[in-house]
Amino acid sequence: MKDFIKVMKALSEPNRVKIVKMLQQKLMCVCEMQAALGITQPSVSKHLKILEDAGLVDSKKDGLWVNYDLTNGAVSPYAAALLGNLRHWLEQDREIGELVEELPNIRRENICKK
Amino acid sequence: MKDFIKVMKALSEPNRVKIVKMLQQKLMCVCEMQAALGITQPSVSKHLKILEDAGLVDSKKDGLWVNYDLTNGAVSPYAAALLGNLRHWLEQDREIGELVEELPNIRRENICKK
DNA sequence: TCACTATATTCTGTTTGAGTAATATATGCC
DNA sequence: GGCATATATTACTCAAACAGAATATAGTGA
Repeated sequence: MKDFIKVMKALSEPNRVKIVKMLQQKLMCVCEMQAALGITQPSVSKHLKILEDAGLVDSKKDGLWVNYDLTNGAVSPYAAALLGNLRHWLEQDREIGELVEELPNIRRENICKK
Repeated sequence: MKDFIKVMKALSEPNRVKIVKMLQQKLMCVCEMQAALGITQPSVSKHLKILEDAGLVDSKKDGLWVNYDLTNGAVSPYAAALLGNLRHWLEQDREIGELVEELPNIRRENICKK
């Protein structure tokens, strides 16, 4: 029950859902997400922690960066199922559409390391 | 997006998940759920409203009683999918198991109309 | 119509959650 | 080592969510 609730709660927040939808397109670091979502860096980090804790997202350090990706769902069957559904869900959503369209223009080289 | 969030939020609360799992067993009125969950009647009513608003639950008046049931999922594809998953999810959950076991003993004739 | 009962709604206090700013941690480079 | 940068954590504020008590509504039966 607790694990189930964790996954549901994690996906009950628009910015977190957007993160999942973005990660379907490509690996991303925190600052890229921050730029895409237009919220502060600590806020992104907290959302990512919640998603990671629910078994929806994985992180791997790459030097100074931390790359986030969707999990394969091995940890939580609930996460696995929802990630599967979210592959096609919200594809028609206007807000998500605009976000994904902008993704190719958001590259860490242009954002960080100023 | 909004509809999706509504379904996720609705299923992010343990008592509401329990309501769904109970309704998989049988139609129930508010006072039966109140007895099963051990919370106040207004609380049950509010949870039911949230579930109904998300397209997870239907209600039909029967005189003084209001019978609640799971929807067929026609309203929301998200609700439909989650209700489908919840048919088998949490079947092994201890808390849910105990709740469901007690269901046959909870009949409105024994609870209401004192 | 009047009492009675099941459910819904309102009100209030408390908790949880999201946001930002400030600070801490960790990695890479000189 | 010392500095710069990407990310994490903490502290705090504000809004949303949940619980229960009290009240309102609607249906039933005398």
